Amino acid sequence: MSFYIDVIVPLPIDIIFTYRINKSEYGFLKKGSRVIVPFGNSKLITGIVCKIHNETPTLYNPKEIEYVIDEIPIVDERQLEFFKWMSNYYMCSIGQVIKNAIPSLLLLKSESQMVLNHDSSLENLNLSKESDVVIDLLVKNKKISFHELTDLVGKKNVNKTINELTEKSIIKLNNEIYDYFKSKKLTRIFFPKSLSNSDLNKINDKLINKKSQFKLFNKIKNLNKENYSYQELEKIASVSRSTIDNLIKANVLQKRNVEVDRKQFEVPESIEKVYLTKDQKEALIQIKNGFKQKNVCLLHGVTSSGKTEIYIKLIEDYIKEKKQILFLVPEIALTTQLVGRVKKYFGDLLSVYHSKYSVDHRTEIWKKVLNNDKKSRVILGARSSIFLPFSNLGLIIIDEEHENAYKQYNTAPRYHARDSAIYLSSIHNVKTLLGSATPSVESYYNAISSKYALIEIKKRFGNFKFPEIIIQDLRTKKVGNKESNNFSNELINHIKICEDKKTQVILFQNRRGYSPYLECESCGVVYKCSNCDVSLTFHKYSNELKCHYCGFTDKNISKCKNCSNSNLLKKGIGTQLVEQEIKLIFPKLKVRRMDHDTTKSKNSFRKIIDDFEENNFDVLVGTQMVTKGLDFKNVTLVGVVNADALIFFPSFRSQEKCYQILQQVSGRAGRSHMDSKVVIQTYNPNHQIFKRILKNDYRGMFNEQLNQRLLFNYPPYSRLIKITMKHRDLNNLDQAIVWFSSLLRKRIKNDILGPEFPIIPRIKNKFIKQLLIKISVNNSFKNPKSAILKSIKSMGTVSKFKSIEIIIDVDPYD
DNA sequence: AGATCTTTCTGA
DNA sequence: CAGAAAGATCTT
Repeated sequence: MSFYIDVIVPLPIDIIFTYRINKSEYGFLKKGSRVIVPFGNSKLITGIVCKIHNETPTLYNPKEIEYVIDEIPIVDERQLEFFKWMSNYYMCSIGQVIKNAIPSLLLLKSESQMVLNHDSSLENLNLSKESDVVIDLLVKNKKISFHELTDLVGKKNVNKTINELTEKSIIKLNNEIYDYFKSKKLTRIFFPKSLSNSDLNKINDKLINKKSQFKLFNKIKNLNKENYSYQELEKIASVSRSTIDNLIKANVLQKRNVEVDRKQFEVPESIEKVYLTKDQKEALIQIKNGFKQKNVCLLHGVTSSGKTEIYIKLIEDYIKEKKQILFLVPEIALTTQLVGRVKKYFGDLLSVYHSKYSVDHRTEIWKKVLNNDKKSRVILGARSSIFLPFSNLGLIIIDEEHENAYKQYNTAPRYHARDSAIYLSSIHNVKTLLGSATPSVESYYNAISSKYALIEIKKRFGNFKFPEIIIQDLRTKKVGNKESNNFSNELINHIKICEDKKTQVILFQNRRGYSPYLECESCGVVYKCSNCDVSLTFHKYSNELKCHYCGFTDKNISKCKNCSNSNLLKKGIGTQLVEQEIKLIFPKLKVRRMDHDTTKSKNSFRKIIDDFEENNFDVLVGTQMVTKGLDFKNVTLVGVVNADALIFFPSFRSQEKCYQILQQVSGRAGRSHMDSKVVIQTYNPNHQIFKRILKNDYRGMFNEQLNQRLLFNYPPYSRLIKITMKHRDLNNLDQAIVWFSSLLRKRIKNDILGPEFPIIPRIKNKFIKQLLIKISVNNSFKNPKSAILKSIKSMGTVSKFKSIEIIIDVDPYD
C-alpha cells in the first residue's frame, strides 16, 4: 500500500515534486520532516515534506523516496506557512527560501564519488594520461569527487576521462550520503564513583612504588569532582601528562569523550538584575499599553537613551512564561557588544545566532530552538534568525529597525527581516517591538498613522548631554598640511584635546582601502577593473589594486600602463589613508582600523571592540561598522572625515540614510558625563540635511522626506519592485529588457521607470540594466507581481533571451 | 544546484 | 575539423 508526498527541494525551481512512499514502512511520516529522494540523474537530495495525500499524479510516474530522516519534523506548520508567504511576497521559489533558512548540515545530499572497481586488473590498460593520474589518485585516496577531479586534472572537461574509465569498468560511481553534523566533544578524565575503603587500599597498594601516580590519585580522591581535563589534573598535582595516561592504563582513572555545547560566551556565575530609570519605566509602561491595542510598537528613543535595558526588562516577563524571545540586531558587530551586556541578565538562557558561526554551531542552536530548550529561550541574532523553528515564540524585538542590513539583497530570497519578522509575529500571534533612534520613514509613518503604537524617549540615559555638533566647511578652513591634507585644523585641534584628556576618538570614513582610485599624473588615465565598470581601489598594505566588486587584484602598479609615467596620483580617501595620516599627525596615539579588510575572521570584530572598550588604543578608524549601536563610555570625539559621499548617494533614501548615519555616528559620542564633540567635514556645509542634524530634528527630516516621497510616489506611498537583467552581450540585454518592459507596460498600468543602467553598469563582465515598478499603496500588489512572472515566462520562450539572467527584488533598498 | 546533453568557439 | 568550453535542459 503506498501513498504520495509533495516535497520541497532546496533549489531555485518553482515546482513541488511528488514522490511515492510505502505506507507500512513510513506510516508515521509527518509534514515538515526531511526525506531523502532521488532527484535528476541518480542524485540523492534532502527535501521537506509539505503535503501527504492519495492523489496519483497522472502525467508521470512518481519515484519512490529513498528514506525518511526525521520521525519528528524539523519545521512545523507555522514555519511552512512562513516560508510560503516569503516565497510569494519576495517572488522566489520556496526551495530558495528553505535553502536559506535551514542550516546546510540538515540538508544532506549525495555527491558522485568515483571509486576503484577492484575486480578489474590495473595492468596493461593503455589509458590516456588523465586516466592514469586518476587511477594513481584513487589508489591513494580511495575516492574522488567530481569536483576534486576537475581541480586535480586542471581541465574543465573531465567527462571523457570518466567515460573511458567506466567503459573499461575500472571505476564505478557511488552515491553516498554523509551525515556531516558533528557534536562537539571534549576529552574528560573520570574519577571512579563510590569507592569503598578496601578499593582505595587496593589502589594505594598498587601505586605504592609509583610516586607521581600516587601523588595525583591522593590529591584528587578527596576533591569530590566527577571529571577533569588533562590540563586541570596537570595543574592540581603538578604531574606530567604521561602520569595521567599511566593511571588510565592501570584502570584507575577513565578517559571518555563527552558531548558538550559549543560555547558562545562565558556564562556569568550570577545573574544581575536590571534597574530602570524613571524615563525607562515610563516607556516600558507605554509599550505594554501599546501592545494591548496594537501588534507592533515603535520605540523611538534618542541615541543612548537606554533602549537595551527596556528590552531586557520586557524580555524578563516572557521568560517567566517559558516563552521564546527573538531579539534581532542588524549586524554581527552589534551582537558582539550586546552579548556582553545581555548575558549578565540572561546567562544560560541566551543563544546567539548569525551566519559567521559555523554550520555545526547553527545546527546545534536550530535543534535547541526546535525543542524549546532552556538554553535558547532568548535568541540574539542577525536577520537569518527569523528562520529558526520557534516552537513557543512569545515576543520579537527588532533593534535599530531602520538599518539596511536587515534587507538581504544579494541572494534570493531578497527579504527584509523587519517586515518578515512582523509577518512571522502575526503567524505566531505575538507582539513585535521596533526600536531605533532614527526610525525608517516607513515605520515612523506607520506609527503616526496609528498602524503601530509610538513610544518616544527624548532624554539620554542619566541625562548625559548630547554632543556638540560642528559642521566643518572644508572649502574655507585651512586644511592640515602635506601629510594630513584630509584633516581640517579644527578636527586636529579636537583630537589634540582628546589626547590631552586621555579620551578616545572615533573617525568615520565610508570607504575601505587606501584611496578609491589611481590616476596617472601625466596622461590622466584612471585605473579601472577589466571585468567591471568601476575604478580599482588602491590598498596600501598589500600594495595592490583591488576591485571591490569582483575581487580582481593587480599587483603590478609601479608605472602607468598607458604612458609609462611612474607618478601615479592616489585620489580620494579610504580608511587606510585616514589611519596613516592620523598616525603621522599624532605619533603617540594608538590607532586601529575596523573595516571589511580587518574583520574577515570570526573573532576579529570582538577583539577590536573589546580592545577599544578596555582603552587599549585611542583612535578607532572605520567604515559604517563603527556607526552602529556601539557603546563606549570614554569616547568624547567623533569625526566624520568626509560626509559628501553620504549626501549624494543616488537613491530615494539618500537623505534619510545620510541623516541616520550622521545621527547614529554622533550618538557614539557623549555616553558619559564628559562633554563631547562631533566634527563633520564637508564641502557642502549649507546642505539642508546638516540643519536637521544640528538641531537634532528627526521630525523635521521625516516631514521633509515624507513630502518628497508623496511627490515622487515612493514608499510609504508606493511599493517598489526592481527587476534587474544581466548579460555579457549588451546588445542582447538591451533588446531583452526593452522587449520585456514593453510587454509589461501592456499588461499593467503601474508606473515603470527604465530600463536604465544602474550606478555600476557592468560587474564581472556582465552588463546590467534595471526596471523599477512603482505600485501605489491603494493598488493591487498581486496583479503586477503575476504580470511580472507571466512576462518572464513569455520571455523564456524567445530563444535569444533565454540566457538573460533575471533578478527580482521586492521592496528594494535603493 | 548539478549532471548531462547540445551548441559554439578556437585554432590549425 | 576536432577538442574543449560555454550554454541549455531537465529534474516528480
